[in-house]
Amino acid sequence: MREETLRRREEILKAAMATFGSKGYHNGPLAEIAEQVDMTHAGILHHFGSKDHLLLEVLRYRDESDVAGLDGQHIPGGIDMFRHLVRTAFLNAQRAGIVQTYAVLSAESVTDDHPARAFFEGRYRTLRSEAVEAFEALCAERGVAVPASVRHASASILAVMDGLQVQWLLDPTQVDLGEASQFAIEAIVAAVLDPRPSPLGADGTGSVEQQPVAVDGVVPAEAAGQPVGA
Amino acid sequence: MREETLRRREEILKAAMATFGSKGYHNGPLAEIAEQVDMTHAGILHHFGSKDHLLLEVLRYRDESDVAGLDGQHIPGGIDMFRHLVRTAFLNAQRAGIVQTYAVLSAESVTDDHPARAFFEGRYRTLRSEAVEAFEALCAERGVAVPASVRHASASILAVMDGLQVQWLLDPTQVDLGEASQFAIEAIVAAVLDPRPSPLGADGTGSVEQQPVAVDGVVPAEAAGQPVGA
DNA sequence: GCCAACTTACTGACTGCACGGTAAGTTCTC
DNA sequence: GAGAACTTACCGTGCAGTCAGTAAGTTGGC
Repeated sequence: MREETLRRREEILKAAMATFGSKGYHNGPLAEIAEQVDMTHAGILHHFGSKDHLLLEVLRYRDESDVAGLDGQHIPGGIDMFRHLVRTAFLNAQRAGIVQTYAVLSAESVTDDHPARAFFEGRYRTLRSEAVEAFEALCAERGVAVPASVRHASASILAVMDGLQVQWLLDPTQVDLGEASQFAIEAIVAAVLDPRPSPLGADGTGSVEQQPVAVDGVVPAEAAGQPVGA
Repeated sequence: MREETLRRREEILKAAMATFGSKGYHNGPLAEIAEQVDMTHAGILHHFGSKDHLLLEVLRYRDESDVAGLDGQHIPGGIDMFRHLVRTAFLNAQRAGIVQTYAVLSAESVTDDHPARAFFEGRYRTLRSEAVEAFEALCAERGVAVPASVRHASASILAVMDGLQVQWLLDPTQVDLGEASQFAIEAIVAAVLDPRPSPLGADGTGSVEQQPVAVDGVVPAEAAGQPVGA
């Protein structure tokens, strides 16, 4: 019955994804996961030992099936990586469940002692460095020097994809996940390959601006707030 | 004692921000908030009625103090809005607590029946339309037609700020919140004001590409996974 | 200026429930 | 018959919300 067991665990992992996605990890009870696979919550603990461990297996499972989905076993490099990301964004627009799971868990993971924290830390680190490599390959191919901006660009591309997902999940009628992701990724890639002067003028830090608009005028440190976009 | 009461409630709101930020809403107990202001959790319920209500007051409070921090009472328009956003990003790099509160709560809010869902939905809607207006003003000023991309660009700018915050919270040594935000915002604004051909070639949707790299080859619908960046 | 009537700001004790984990027993499979 | 795959029953805890009581104001009448 080993084959059957594996299948059963996979069912549990999928059910867990659904529950963690719709309720978050801390607020997603084992009993709800169990119910989906016609089991008691004790049955799930029999398979996975603890809820924390189940979460980690869920994340590992996702990564595994992602890799299995790739022709080879790795994300394409160079310009194809960015094409791949755009394609993924369009694909994600039809998989709200999975997108929500990742969006919820990745943000939840920044809280104190979250069991998935190390996972997401590592995940972003890996993805960023893969993006950096893709940029480097791309620059080499075009015979241009690798600009310092590639690190910012790499983080930004992942960031914009994640951020758009949150807005899209909140209100799919107002955000086109695929198109917006494509636009932003193209804008960022273009800015790396062929930099132009800043459209904002100066350096934008405001350190020498004469008329600070907000924030700078706020005195009580903690009362400042984050005016926008945070 | 009315004055004193107001002060007390403000203390509670700040304590709640700290707790919700470090533990999330569902996982952040009233007792911990109460402790910070030397009170029992029942005392907090006396002031705010319920935990849900406290959360909404926290969010309202933040927005209020943000507006109070602005010289006038509104976010600047036109190009100044984008300068303002960049400045905010640099400022946020020194306010991890507040950043975390918003990052955690905004993502948590996409879960089922979350009490802050309507708040964030409205918040993003407002911010996006302010960004759209800023772009329109900017285009008018420069005498160029308003491109269709402004909606995508507006969502993307907010998205990249939020997404970078998550990565930065997970590992501040690897991401420079201010610089990366500035780079991405400039790239996106530039792409709106002065569009260039896509560096990715074609339309990027992959619909006509002959060699799909990943995803497309995955058969079991739910097993597909989100290859990257989700 | 004082006292009674009332309100506000709590505390402490309790209720009830949700939930993760454990232990012991049962059934099914190899 | 051994072990895997469970179930049932139970424990302990964490936590939001209720409620009665108390102490410190606040207000109004005289």
